[in-house]
Amino acid sequence: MMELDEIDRALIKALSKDATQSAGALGRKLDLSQPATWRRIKRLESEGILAGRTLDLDREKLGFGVTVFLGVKLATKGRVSLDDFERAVTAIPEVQRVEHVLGMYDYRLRVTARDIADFERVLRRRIMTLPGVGDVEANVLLSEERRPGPL
Amino acid sequence: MMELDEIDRALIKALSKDATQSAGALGRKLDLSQPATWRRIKRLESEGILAGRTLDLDREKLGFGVTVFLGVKLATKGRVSLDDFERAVTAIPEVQRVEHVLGMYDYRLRVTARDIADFERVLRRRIMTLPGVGDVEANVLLSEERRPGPL
DNA sequence: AATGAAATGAACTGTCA
DNA sequence: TGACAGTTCATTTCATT
Repeated sequence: MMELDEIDRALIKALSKDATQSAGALGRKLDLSQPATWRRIKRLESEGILAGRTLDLDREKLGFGVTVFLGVKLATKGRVSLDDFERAVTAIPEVQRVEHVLGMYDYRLRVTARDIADFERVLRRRIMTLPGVGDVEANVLLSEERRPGPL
Repeated sequence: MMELDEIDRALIKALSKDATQSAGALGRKLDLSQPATWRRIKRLESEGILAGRTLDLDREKLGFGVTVFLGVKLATKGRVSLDDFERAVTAIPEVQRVEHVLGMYDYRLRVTARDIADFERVLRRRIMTLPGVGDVEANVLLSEERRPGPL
């Protein structure tokens, strides 16, 4: 029901490089007709393997030049505490990503701000006032690279 | 030269929710003709604000159910050490993201593996043998949520 | 300078064999 | 799966504001 053949894998690999390619262009690379390629894409989407396409924004050009990763330790960790924290943190617009993790921290947040002064405002007024927050650790992003990942 | 008006912002916001929408569909939401919408998208792309579209893969359905974040401290931090480390780490297929950061760690890596046993193999054979690696700290991903971010 | 209308070509999407 | 056909979309041209 969810077995992938060689062609599916090549399709995903090609789409990972450029998600805007048409079914026809992909088909030419894979020696497949356009409808056949299109049907494979639709099948992978309906199976949930292809979960969609995300817009890549250059946040620096939009005036958000500072990205900071925050490791957050909660002071209290009951179920209610986790729910409360998650509900409050997802309401902060500057929080781009909320990762619930196991290890030295309970949550890892990706926060974007216009500059360091703006980040300090977010940290003091928004993050440190979240319910149940204990220790917070920060890492400022210098540069990042995305890789296609295994397959 | 790179000023955005209300319509541009609404366009980016709408595309952030679903990056697969056509220019016609977007135009109907924004009360704009299809060519006008299309031209705005192209302009935002040529200015680099819209940097592309990334495929969202359900890695769990692809058999990669384990995601771990690694904080890496380098033992030596000269320019050559950073270059060597980055070159070696980007060659590991299981490494999905390499973030160069300032703070408690020098690098943060997002690593994906089939299971915990597979992750241990990657950690021992690939990560711990990277040039210049000092301390390594791990956080296992339980769940994550992406947010559109400010604008 | 940016828009909308119209026109063209390419891509998508369903049907049939 | 491929071939076909109808529909929608992307892209250019042009006249208008």
